Amino acid sequence: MDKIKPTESELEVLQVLWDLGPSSVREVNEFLNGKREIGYTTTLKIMQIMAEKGLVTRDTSKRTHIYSASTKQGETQSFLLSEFLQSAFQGSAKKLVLQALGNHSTTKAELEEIKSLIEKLENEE
Amino acid sequence: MDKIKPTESELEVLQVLWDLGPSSVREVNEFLNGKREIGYTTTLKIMQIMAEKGLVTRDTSKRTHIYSASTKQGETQSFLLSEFLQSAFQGSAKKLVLQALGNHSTTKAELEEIKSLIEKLENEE
DNA sequence: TTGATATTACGAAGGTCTTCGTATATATTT
DNA sequence: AAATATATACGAAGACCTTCGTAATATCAA
Repeated sequence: MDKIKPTESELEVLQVLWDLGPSSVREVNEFLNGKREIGYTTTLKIMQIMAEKGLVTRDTSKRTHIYSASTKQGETQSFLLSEFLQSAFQGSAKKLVLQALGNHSTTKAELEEIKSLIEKLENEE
Repeated sequence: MDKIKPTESELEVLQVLWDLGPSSVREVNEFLNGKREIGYTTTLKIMQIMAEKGLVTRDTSKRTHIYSASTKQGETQSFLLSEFLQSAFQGSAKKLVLQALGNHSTTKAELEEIKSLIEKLENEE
C-alpha cells in the first residue's frame, strides 16, 4: 500500500519512469533536461532518495543502475487526488469536477466520454 | 492576480478564513484545534508570514488584529487545480475528472449537476 | 596499461516550512 | 495600582528539499 507522498521533483521523475519504463539515471536526467535545466547529480540524488523511500526500486546488478516506479501511475494519481481533493476542495469531488471542466479546455469527445462514465455510474448504484 | 502558492498549513488557514470570514488569530487557532493540535504562536506565525506574502490582509488598528483572505476561494482553487492538473495529470482535465468521479463518492444529484454543465459546455462551443 | 569517461556515493550548503519559547506591550481584573 | 491575562514580535531549532561539488570506483579506448 502506498503511503508516501512524492515531492514535486519526485513526481517529475515518476512521470518519466511511467512514460519510459525502467530507466537509468542518465535517461531520466536527459528527459528532464528537455524541459528544464537540472544537473546529473541532482537527478541522481533525487532518485537515490526515492529508492530509500520506496518510491522506486532499482536493479543494481550492473554498474548502471536501472530504476522502476514502484507504483502504477493510476494508483499514485488516485492517492494524490484524494489528498488534493481534501485540502483544496474539502473533499467535494463535485466542486472539483465543475472547476476542472469549467476552467480548463476539454474537447467535445472528452466531454462525451465523461458523460458516458456518469451514466454508467448512475446505472450502477 | 494571484501568483503565490500557499503551503499546506497556509491553505488550512485560508479555508478557515473563507468559512468564518475576517477573524483573529485566536479564532482561527481555535477552529484549527478542533481538528488537530497546533499551538497559538504557531498559528500566529503562519498568519504573519501569510500577511508578508500577501495571502491575507490584516487590520491592525485594534490590539487584536483581524485577518482576511486576500483572494476568493474559487480563484485560489482554480489556481491550485491548474498546478495540480499539470503536475499529476499532465494537464488532462479528462483524466482527472474520470479519476475523481470513479474513485470518490458522488451523489446522483451531483452527477446530474455535472451532466448539466457538460451539456452547457457542449452547446456553447 | 594508461588515460579518459561514466557512474555511484557522500556530504554539505542554502532555502523553505513548521513549530514553539521567550520577550514585550496592551488590556483586564481585583 | 498591582497582578493577571492576552496579544504581537522575534528568533531560533529541527526537518525536509533541492542543488551541486568532490571523491571513489568501474568501464572503455588508444
